[in-house]
Amino acid sequence: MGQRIQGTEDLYGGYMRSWERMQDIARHLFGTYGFDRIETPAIEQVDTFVHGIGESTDVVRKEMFRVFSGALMEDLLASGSETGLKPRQRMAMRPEGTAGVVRAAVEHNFVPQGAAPAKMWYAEAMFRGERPQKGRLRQFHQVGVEWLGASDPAADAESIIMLIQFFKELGFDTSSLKLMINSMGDAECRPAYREKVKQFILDHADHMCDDCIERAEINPLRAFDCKNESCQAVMKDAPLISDNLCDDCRAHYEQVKAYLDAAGIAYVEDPTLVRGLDYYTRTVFEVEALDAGVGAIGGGGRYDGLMELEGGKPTPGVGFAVGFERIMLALEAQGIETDIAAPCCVYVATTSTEEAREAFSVVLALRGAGIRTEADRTGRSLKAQFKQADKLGAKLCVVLGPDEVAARVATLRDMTTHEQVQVPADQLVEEVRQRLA
RNA sequence: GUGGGAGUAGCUCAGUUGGCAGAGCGACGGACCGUGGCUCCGUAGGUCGAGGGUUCGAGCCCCUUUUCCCACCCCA
Repeated sequence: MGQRIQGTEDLYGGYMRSWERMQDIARHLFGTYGFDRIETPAIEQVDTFVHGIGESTDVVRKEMFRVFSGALMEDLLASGSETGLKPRQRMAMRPEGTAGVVRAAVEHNFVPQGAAPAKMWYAEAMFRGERPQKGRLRQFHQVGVEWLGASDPAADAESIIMLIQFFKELGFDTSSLKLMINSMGDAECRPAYREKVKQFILDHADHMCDDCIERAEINPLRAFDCKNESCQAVMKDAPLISDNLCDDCRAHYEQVKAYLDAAGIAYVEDPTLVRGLDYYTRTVFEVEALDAGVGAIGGGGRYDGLMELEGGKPTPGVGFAVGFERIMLALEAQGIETDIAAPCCVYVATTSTEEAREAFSVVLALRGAGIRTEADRTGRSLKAQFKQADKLGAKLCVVLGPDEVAARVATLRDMTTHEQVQVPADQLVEEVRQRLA
């Protein structure tokens, strides 16, 4: 028997309906904010991710699934090196959504000079080659938005407000969510700050763990996240980005906060909040579900340099992504049902095979009217059919027996009230429609 | 990639020192033969994750492998 790959999942039943529901909420909510859906390929050139996400990030260095055709793989194994490969032959499964959307925006020139911003959302599977864990899969699902061409701090604020509203509509009590924000600076001020932190770590190297000393070279800001107690103690006194922002970044950040205050959005400023992807500039934010134990359930920020990194014209951008599986875990931790039941249906029951043809056309007529209708196709007794109807959550049950067929009526039973009425056959569909409304 | 725990019926799990494969729930059927949920009774359902080894005999011991869970790393 074939086996599922570790860290992947089959989506079906109530869980699948949850994923569809999340997409429905996204489509409706993001739609009111002017976003349209986009779908980009699951595989892209490695360079698309390397340029955008950053060569030094773990996501690119260790977690990308590389893709090769069978023929190419044979060549690779024979030559033992991929140095001769053309860029188009170096492919990877997308580990996140932003790089691909921005690549598409460059390719199709979504934001021509002077044009209105491009606003897109997506709901797709992402792939990362890491060991599965709670709230962490190798193929997982994200809903995200990308807003390209808007530099105004209002865009940052609107994105955050939309994100919080999204969580509300999914069923979260907002008091159980923690929104953290920070500014990471830009090309103007971040390099100098980064250097400062690096120097700080090296100055205190004797009290820092090996990982952090390595981080100093690759991504010093990550040292703020280290769980080692000694490192945390040292990093408490490290220089903060909030004290090192250039004037423009500071002004931008202040305005974002002012907009959030005006909208009544509660947030916590965390000057050590650093996102793991290199493309972020200025505003970054993250949402955590308290007591869920799954880490961040959503996060994002501004990425004003990304379009250029992907080969486009300088174009500001802001966006976020949320993780479907983690959100489900967080909702469950709050006691919210994520196994969504199938919609109520009408069940058509018959007492004997004599009425089968009559019942068959009734079923088709109900479905023709757009009503979810079920009927027994396994030859069960009437009693068993009712049992089945009950289990399916049917609101109504149509009974067709010899009496009904002879009298050209149908018996209609309301499964909740037990009320039972006879309805003329030609009025059945209309009657059912009204009772379901 | 590193470390720990687990995998037995559809689900949750028992299974003694190595000696006939179990329970609860669920499913299905009946009591009520044209009416569901409650109750009672009954029936079916198993490559014991997979492969190999030790043994007269393995769910149990040994090896390999795979998946899941948890932690590290990192992140949604």
